[in-house]
Amino acid sequence: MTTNTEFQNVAEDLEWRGALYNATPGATHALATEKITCYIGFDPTASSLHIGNLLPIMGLVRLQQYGHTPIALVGGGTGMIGDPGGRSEERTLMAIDEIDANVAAIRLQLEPFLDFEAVSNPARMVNNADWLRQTSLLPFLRDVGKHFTVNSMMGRDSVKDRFTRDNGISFTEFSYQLLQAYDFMMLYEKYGVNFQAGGSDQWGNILGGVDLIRRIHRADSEGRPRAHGIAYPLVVNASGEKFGKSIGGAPTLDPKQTSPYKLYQFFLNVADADAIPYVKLFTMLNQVQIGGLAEAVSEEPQKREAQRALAEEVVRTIHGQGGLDQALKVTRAFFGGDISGLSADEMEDVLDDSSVTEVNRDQLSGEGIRFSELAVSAGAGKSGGDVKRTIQQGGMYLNGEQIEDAGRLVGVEDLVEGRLLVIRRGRKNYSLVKLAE
RNA sequence: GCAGGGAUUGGGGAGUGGUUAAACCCAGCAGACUGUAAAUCUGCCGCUUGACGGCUUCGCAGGUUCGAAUCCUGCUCCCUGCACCA
Repeated sequence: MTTNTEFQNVAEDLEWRGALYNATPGATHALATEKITCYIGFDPTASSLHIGNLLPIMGLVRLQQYGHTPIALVGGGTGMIGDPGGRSEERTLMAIDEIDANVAAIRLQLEPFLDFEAVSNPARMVNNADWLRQTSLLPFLRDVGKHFTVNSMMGRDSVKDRFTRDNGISFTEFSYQLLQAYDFMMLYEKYGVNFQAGGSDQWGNILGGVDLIRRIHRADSEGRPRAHGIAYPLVVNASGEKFGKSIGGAPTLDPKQTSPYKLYQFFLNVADADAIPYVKLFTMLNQVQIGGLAEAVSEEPQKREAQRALAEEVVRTIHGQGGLDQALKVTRAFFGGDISGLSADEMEDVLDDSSVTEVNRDQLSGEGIRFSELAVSAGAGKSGGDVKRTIQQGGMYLNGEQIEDAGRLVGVEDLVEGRLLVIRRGRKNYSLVKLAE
């Protein structure tokens, strides 16, 4: 991690990186002149964070880097309701067990980013289930609900288009904005949290909290607001698509779901036009280093130095040096054209669970199994026909060798080190078949 | 509740009795070209077959017909008016 000494304060830094989309009046001044405590919420809607969460996470990291105190809030309480933002349909409620499991998984993923031992500004992790699950309805309506008009709540972009839809929006989801505002106030009261950050889609919710704190706690003695909010931009690529869009959903931070290798590849394949903006947003590299990369991109784009730096930094941050080494090793093997450089163990380690399947020994013994059948069960194709077509087009490989006949029989003698089969579809899609023990 | 409109292959959207596994666009997949890029080009894109072909599809269930995504009946869901309720 590079120490950044180029900026006077985090606001300037964020601004330079294009990471500041919106801020309440006085927010940047406060960031520059005070030590603040800022929180960001993470929804436990899935068992892993994904790269769409990277920008908010890096936001906390940068705040801490400049001496502010970061708080990561996991939404064990709000997750029981669900944020209606950006959805066209009512959510299905999640089981509490599932929410709690997700909360636990997400906490673990957040930990490596933040310093919980810092002397003056240690990070902290909180779960809004701690207060929301024991909040009583009547006091909540009297104390919190009274400060919101339905009129303004209905004006929120996050719910507006739901009014015109048939399925409408339930009262439950509609109340979400109150809960998030209440969270901010609770954090303000319990931990002195006076900042909330979030994606631009959270801006309305952030302002809701700022307003609630102002209504209940008034301005400070000098007439300045007690609470502020800042928003990060929605990250889109040069083609205007939302960042992270890829087949099978956004890459996750969980190595079981998205191997370090896949994550590395995702960032390595970023378009030239996106590389520098992403480096600014997602890495701790400083102005000078990024300037150098920008130059490299314009002069020798084919070297993809910026993409390389981006992929390396991100993978190292998320999966550590070990994860990065592994990703690099596999990348060299797979794209160096020779997978024989990898041991069976390494191949197994490197691919995420979704691309590993098992076969029984008796399926391979005797005549063996038809390649097309094997490929389908390994997830390398949708159907036998799909596999055959791909073979006709020259896009299927077994252990690095191009397959020409869908009916080619695969037997025990094809196993690498007696226990693995490597199927490749196209240039970069690998599936692994293990022999079940 | 009444009247009108609609439900087609991942999405959009043609198709109103046979030549339709179903135009076209997008997405997706493979190949060529490249920088593991973009753009472009080629092929594919229901299941199956080496191929001819076979099979299953057009909200659901029946029916008419030699033959239906296309016609009829019932059902389900959605949209739009009106009414009812306020």
